[in-house]
Amino acid sequence: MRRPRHNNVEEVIKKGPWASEEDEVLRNFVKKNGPRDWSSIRTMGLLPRTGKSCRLRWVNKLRPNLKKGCKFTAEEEKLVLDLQEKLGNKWATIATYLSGRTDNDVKNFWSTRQKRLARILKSSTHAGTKKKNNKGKAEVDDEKAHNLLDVKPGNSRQQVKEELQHQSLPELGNTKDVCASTSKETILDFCLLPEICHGYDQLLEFNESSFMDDFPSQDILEIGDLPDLMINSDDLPFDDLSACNNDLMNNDACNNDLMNNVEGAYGKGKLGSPTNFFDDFPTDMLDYLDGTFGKTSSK
DNA sequence: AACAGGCCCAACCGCCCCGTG
DNA sequence: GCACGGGGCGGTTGGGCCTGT
Repeated sequence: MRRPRHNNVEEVIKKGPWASEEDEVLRNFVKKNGPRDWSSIRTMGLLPRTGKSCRLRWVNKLRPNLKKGCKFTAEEEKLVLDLQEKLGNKWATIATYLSGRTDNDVKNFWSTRQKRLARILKSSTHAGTKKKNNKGKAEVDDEKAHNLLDVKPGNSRQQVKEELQHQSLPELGNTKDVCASTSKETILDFCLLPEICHGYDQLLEFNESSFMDDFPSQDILEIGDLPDLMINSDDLPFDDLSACNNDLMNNDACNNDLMNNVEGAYGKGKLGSPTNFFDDFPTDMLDYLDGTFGKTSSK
């Protein structure tokens, strides 16, 4: 707080929140001198603030044409994600592409998002375990559905497909909402992979507020989403992700559509990367995931 | 109503670069 | 060439607010 001046007279350097009077002084200084020579604000005795502090205040709060108090739009979010991928954490550079946003804004947006992603991934990892340890009535009632779809990795794809084709999906008790939120064709394709079959079996255990329940409509629940999520979920018993992914890659006869969707959504060769899966998620999608997995996490 | 946890954001810190004497 | 100070930038922190339990 205190720092000796050259003439041995101690000068108090103020820190912390800025008062409106200080803002006014800073505005007047910039009006007169331009946004430069920040340290002279202190040496001239105008404000007991460091040049750095003055500059930061001007750049982040007082500069004209700043967007204040409004969240990032979807377009801005996408731009930040794209630019971050290309440029890395060059927040100042990224901010130049967003009018009215500062590097601090971009940085805060990004770090909040990263924290949120980390929390969602952590929650989703433990969601299944917590559910299992906490079986409620609805889950017990869903026993029939479990039996019907108790497809284990050992089952052949054809067996699975035939089994499912003979089932009336709306009969699946509490899971009918889950099934209704996507098409039967999607589920059939989705179940072509034994690993995913097992994943779906586990997915059904989220029968109250499952991942799938909270998707608002089928058009959001693209076929590519589920396999990718399943394959990448630590919650699921996949011993060998690469084998699983190779399996997906090689099953061209059955999975052309699936692959097209997956690659269309996430790019070729991006399977098996949990971060890739979430990288392009807009905030509203994170809200859905957060609302779903977040519910299962302890608070 | 009280509390806990998360979000948002302003501000500081530390490092680096660059200009200047 | 070197030291020093200012400015720029990314990382981090802390506090207020909001929301869910």
